[in-house]
Amino acid sequence: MTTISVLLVDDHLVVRSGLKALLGTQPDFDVVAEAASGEEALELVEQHSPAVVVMDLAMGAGMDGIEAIRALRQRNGRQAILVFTTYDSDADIVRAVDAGAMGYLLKDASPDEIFAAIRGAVQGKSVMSAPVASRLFQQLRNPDEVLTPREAELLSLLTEGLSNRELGQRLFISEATVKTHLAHIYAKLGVETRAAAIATAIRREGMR
Amino acid sequence: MTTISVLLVDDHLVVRSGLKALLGTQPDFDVVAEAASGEEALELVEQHSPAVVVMDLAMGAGMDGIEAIRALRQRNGRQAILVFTTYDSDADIVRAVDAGAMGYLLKDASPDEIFAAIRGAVQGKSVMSAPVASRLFQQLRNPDEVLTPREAELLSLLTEGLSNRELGQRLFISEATVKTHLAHIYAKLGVETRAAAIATAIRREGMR
DNA sequence: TGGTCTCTCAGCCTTTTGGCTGATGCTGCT
DNA sequence: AGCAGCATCAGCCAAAAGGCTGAGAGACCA
Repeated sequence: MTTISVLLVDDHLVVRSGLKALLGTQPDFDVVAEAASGEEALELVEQHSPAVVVMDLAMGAGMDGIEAIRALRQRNGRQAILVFTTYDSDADIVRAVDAGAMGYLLKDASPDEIFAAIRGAVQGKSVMSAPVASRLFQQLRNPDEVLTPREAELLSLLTEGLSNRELGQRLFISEATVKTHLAHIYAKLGVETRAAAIATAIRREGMR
Repeated sequence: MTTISVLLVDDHLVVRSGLKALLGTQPDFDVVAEAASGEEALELVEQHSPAVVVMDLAMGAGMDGIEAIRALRQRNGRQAILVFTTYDSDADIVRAVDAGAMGYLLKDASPDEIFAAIRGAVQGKSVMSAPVASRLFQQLRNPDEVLTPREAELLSLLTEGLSNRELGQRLFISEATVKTHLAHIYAKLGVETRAAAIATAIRREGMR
C-alpha cells in the first residue's frame, strides 16, 4: 500500500492535533509536518514535498490560506491542496478553487468525508462538502449574481466602513467609478443600501 | 493524584479529537464524554457529572454555548464551565461570564494555557486568555464606551441594514431619536459612519 | 431636592450616498 | 470584424445620513 504524505496547515494547535489523531487511525496516511501559518507551510512543503496539503483558510496573522495556495501553485508543486475550513462563504469557495484547491471541506465534516477527500485528492479527484458543492452549483445557475474580482475587492474594503472617497483613494480610481461598482454590487447582492451590502457581505459572503 | 473528569462540548469532531489528544498527554485529565451540541451536553453532564465542562460557544444548530451554560447553571451543577472558542467578541465574553463561565480561552491558546485553565477552574480560579482579559479590563476602565440597552438594540437592527426611517418604525420612535442614538453609538464605538459602525458591531461586538 | 442618566424629539445645515444616463478603452471570444 | 463583459469616468438630481444645538420627561440615586 502506498502511504499518502500529508502536511497540515492550521493556526490552531487543537485542530492540527485533532486532524493528526484522525488521520492516524488510517494506515495509509502519514502526517509528515504541521504548519501554523501560510509562510511556514511554504517552507515545509519545500522540505517534505507532501502529496497532500490540508489547509485552513483563516490564519491569524500574515499570509492567509488563499494566498498560500496561490503561492504553492506558482512554485509548481505537485501537491494536491485541500481546503479545510469553518465557513463556506461564496467568495472563499470561488477564490480557493480559483487559486488551485483540489477540494473544499468544512470542519464539521465526518472522518469518512475527510479520508475520502484526501484519498481522492491524490488521484486528482475533486471532493467537496455538500453545502459547498451546492453553493458552487448555485453560482453556476445564477452567474449574474457573481461579483467580478474588482467588485469583490471593493466590497471587501466596504466592510471596513470606508466612504466612497476613501474607497476611491485606496483603489486608485475616481469616486464616480466607486459608485458605479457599488451600484452593480447592490444589484447583485439584492440590496439597496451600503449598510445592507455590508451586512450581507459579512454574513453571507463571509467577509470578515 | 486526583484525576479531573472533563466533558468536551464542540460541534466540530476535529476540535474534540484535538482537545482529547492534548488532554490525554496529561496524567490528571480524564475526558469522560464528548458532546456535539448544547442539548447533548446537558444530558452528558447529568450522566457523568464531570468536574469541568470545556465548551465552544458557536454550535451549529439549536442551543448555543451561552444558553447551554445558563441551563447548566440553573440545574445547579457543581461543574466548572470553561469557554473554549475562536472569537473574543466583547458581547460574547460578557454574556458568557454573566451566564456563569469560569474561564474563557481562545482556540489558539497554547496547551499549557489550556491545562492551566482547566486545573484552575476546578479550584475555583478564573483563567482567561490574555486578549480576553484585556477586553474585559478595557470595559471596566471605560464605562463610557458601554452601550445602553436601547443603543445596543438599535445597533443590532442597524446590522441588518435598515435605514433611519425603518429603524424608527421598528422601534416606535422618531427618526430624530434614531439619529441621536446613532450619534451616541458612533461616539462610543469610535467610528464616524454607519458603515463602520456595522462593521465594528459585527466583528467586535459579535453581532451576527 | 438636586444631579445624573437615559430616552425622547426638533430644526438647520453640510456631506454623503444612491439612481440615472451616457461614454470610453481594453480584453477575450466568436 | 464584431460583440460582450469589465473597468473606468462624468454630470445631474433627489434622498439619506451626519454634525450641531437645544430641550423636555421619567428614573434613579445621593
